[in-house]
Amino acid sequence: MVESVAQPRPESRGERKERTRRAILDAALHLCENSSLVALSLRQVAKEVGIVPTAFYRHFESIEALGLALVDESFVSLRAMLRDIRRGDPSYADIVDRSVETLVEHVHRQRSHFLFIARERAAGPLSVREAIRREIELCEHELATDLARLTGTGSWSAEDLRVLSNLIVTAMVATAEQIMAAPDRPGAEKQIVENARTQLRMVLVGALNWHSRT
Amino acid sequence: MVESVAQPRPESRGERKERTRRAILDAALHLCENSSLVALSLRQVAKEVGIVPTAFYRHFESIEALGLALVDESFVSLRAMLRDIRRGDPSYADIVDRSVETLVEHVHRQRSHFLFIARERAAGPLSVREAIRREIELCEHELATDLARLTGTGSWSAEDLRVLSNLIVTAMVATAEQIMAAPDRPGAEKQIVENARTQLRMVLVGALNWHSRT
DNA sequence: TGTTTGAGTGTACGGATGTTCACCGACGTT
DNA sequence: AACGTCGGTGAACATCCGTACACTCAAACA
Repeated sequence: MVESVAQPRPESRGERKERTRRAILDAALHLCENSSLVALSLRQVAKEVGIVPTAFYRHFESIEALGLALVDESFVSLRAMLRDIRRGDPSYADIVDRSVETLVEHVHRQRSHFLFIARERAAGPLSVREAIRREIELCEHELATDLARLTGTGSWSAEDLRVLSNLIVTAMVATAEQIMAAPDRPGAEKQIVENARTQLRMVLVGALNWHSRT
Repeated sequence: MVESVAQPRPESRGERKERTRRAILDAALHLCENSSLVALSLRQVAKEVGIVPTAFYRHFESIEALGLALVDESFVSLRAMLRDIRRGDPSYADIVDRSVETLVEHVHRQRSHFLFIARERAAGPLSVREAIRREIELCEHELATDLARLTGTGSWSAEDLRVLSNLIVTAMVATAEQIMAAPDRPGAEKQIVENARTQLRMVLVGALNWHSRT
């Protein structure tokens, strides 16, 4: 009967290491929520994880390197969101509603990641800020490509598409920030979401009546 | 002949205190530029100013209180900018160009203040973040009032005016952030400014073709 | 005139921080 | 069975941190 109990299969060396690494990432994400990477100490992270401070170096050479790893990880979440938004018929008129809805859902599901990006984008170490900016620019570029497909090869210059993408991404980032900062009062978020929809529609109305200067 | 030399009029007690206070604010602003309030120590500030750490308490009860003072001060700069933008005939067609131009000028002239707001807006202590958000909302409200005057009592609901203001302010904040993060390569800023103009025009085209749902 | 006030000083403390070093001991390999 | 690898340990360090306390001494005031 003894062998019928759940056998926790002894972890391999690599598995153990990966588990600790994850714990460090999670701890950092959690400890950052009310401050910033630049105010996060190696010892706090170690204590939260339950390891001795020096063990931290077995996984990252500095807090800044940890930050870069968190950027990579966070943008995996963000790209998953973009894939979700892109999925489905992109030419439908309810594209605005669906996009905003998807944004809200992902912000809630990956709150820590979005919080991290929103904070460190402005306040992180230089290398982290640069990494985030680069990733966001990538998102804008992808959005521009999508928009090009949507509008066909109409009266839009590539340049204007990029500018429009930048505007939309900026507005969506701001919406995400508002949602995360919103008090728990249920009405507040409803309002933010409704505003985001209206803004996207306004921008779309502008886009439809826009003519790029040739 | 002695009395002909510049007589530095012995500072009064209050003047001396104010001078030290200013020095503290400036030092904090300067030390924050590459990190954040939450990573700023009382001792760093004191050392930079040239006073002993405990003397700090004669002026502020904590770094957080210092931060709130900096928010007030920074928004004096920002409101000065808004006044500049509003000045002059508001109905002219070059309102976009003039607004962006004024923004750029003020961002350069009060770089530290704008940097401070952009950073602490996302990463500062809770009370600082709240103070900044409140001030920005005030700006949005003022803009909405201006827009109402511009459009007359046309097809715009008060609600939509607020949403439009929010979008415009968000885009301008993002532009300010881009300018401050821009490399010194001269072309980069030109590009950002041009993009900002285009975005404002796009939004305006959207606004002109917008009809609020009654 | 003498007295009070208050910005700035100097010392001292308990605790947190990053980093070093030598060490352990279980896993994986030979 | 013997050995090397490597994630984690524990003590030690120099330095920074916020804050308490007793102090000076010139301006402000009576």
